[in-house]
Amino acid sequence: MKKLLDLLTEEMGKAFEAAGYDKALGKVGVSNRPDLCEFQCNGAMAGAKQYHKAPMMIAGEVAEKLAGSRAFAEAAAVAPGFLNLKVRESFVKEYLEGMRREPKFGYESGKAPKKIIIDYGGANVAKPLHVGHLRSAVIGESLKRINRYIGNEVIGDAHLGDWGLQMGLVISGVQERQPDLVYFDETYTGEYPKEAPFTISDLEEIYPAASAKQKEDPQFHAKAMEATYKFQSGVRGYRALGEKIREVSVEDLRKNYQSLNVEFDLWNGESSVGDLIPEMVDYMKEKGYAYISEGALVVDVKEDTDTKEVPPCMILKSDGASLYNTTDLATILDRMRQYQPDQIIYLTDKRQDLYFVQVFRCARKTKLVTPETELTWIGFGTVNGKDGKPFKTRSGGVMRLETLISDTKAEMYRKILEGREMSEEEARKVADQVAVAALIYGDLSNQASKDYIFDLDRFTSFEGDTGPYILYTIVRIKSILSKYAEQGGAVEKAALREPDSAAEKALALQLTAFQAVMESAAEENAPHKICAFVYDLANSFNHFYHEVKILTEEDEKKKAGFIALLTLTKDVLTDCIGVLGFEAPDRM
RNA sequence: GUGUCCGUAGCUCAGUUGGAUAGAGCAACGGCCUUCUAAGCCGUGGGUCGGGGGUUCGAAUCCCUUCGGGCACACCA
Repeated sequence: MKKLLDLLTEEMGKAFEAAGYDKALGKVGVSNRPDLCEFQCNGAMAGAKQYHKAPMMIAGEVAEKLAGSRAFAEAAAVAPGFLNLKVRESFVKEYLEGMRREPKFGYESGKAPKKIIIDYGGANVAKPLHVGHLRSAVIGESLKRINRYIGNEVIGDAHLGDWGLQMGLVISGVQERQPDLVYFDETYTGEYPKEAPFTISDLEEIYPAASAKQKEDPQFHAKAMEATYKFQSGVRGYRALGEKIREVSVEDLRKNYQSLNVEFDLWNGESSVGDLIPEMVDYMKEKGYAYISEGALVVDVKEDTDTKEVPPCMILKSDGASLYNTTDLATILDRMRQYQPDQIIYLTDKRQDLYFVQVFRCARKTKLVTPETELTWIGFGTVNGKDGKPFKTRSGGVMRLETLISDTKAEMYRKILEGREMSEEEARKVADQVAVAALIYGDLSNQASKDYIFDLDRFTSFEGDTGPYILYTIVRIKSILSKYAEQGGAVEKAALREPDSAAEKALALQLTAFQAVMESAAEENAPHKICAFVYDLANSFNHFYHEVKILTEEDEKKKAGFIALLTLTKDVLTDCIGVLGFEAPDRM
């Protein structure tokens, strides 16, 4: 189904043509003066120069041609040359009927489906998730869902940090506590035990302790470096222990991500491509891409058009060890071999800008990807506290994601018990659901690339542009629909009608923007556009709700028309919050 | 220093890729519940779009310049 704006633009283009002008001038947009009109076209002003004619004249001539149009009820030429437009109610009704009939409300991409890998975890093994991980998880999950919604094939990869020094640190930490473990006996050739010799809470103690110790104790640091090296180079016991660290961590991470409705298809990590590194390095050397500079193996990635110095991309450190770049490049190689994606999207902190320029250039130069493969990096801003500085706990430590989530749930639970009659059990369940919506919406309603201020009170508020407000609106609609059904009405059979009040038409017109919003959100990787749309739609509905009494309407046909409009509104809202990554309860 | 992103109401943020009188929310103030969830709705006040210059019919948006801030700049990730 075509977008409403495209249909209107077509119609307008014909009018321009009929009046003797270029039809490309007939671009119709949503009005920025809703007090004057619903849509507008500024083509007459753009065409004034081309035709050496006053814009008002052109606009006037075009407006005449629109008399009796199927789409436009009104087309007024207004100084200095605007065309102010109103659409016919019948046209709106017809369009909404199409939306109701078609899957995905008639969304059409018009493009061949792509295969996309989204790399959006970035969690480190043996380290708890912190606030920073909220953004990549939530934005990445939404981009995954948006792309799936519009018909792309998407693979989400957690891409764990499980290859670097932290592995050596944890292994050494474990060895200090339990030196006699079979993993450290390098003469051992048998099977390793199934059970991990530690729990997640052990790991959460071991890592910070080891990390602190290496800073003070050079001997321990050396030991950790050696353990890292042994692990990376494939010493059996170290690898097996590394695998246990990974297993225990993944189980815990999965639980945490799940509480935010985030699900990965792949739990690969840096270590997944560890064995690919030697092959890739040899290839880069053989082909002459990589050379030794200051002891390290690097690939030049400078380009003539650079406005600044772009340092070479480092493949191996001067001690021969691999680093972040190495595993990322090997991961690209691995992904191309296994999945042949059309696009790989990375979500990281925006500080990694330059780094990804280097890696992408290196991947292209060394032909790890085909020239057509899109490599997209999305850098997101920091989560700050009310003071504008990176969000910390009260004592100044790193805020754990788990804490953040449970605090939000607790706050929501308190508010629900305060405002509603509800059993404790139901309140708990609803609170969890609303809290997650509050967090996700609070994050996604900001542009991804900007920093934002985390304000628990604001996010969990039921007023204003918040997740809870959106859910409340959906719950309201659900409640009316179920009452209608209780009264014997057939929600499914209700037929749409031509809107006959301002509030009803405004709601209907708001709904017609769905396709365009979904498309631009997908093209620009911008979930915040969906948030803005959902908020506008919720506002339009709430306004309508107060203007029009729905269930007490005596004209059954009219009532059914309201019900049909409400159903469509609810369905569109539900799909929208679905791609944002949360759901609405039935009651709250 | 070089590069890069940002600067919009007291606060938090939008601004449809150059359009009309720059919009929301919060906070403040004032109204609206015997009827569908008032966790809602309606209204009032609040702005040199950091400053200056330019491009043109028209600029928060594009260009130059300046001030202020964040961030990055090869052996961390």
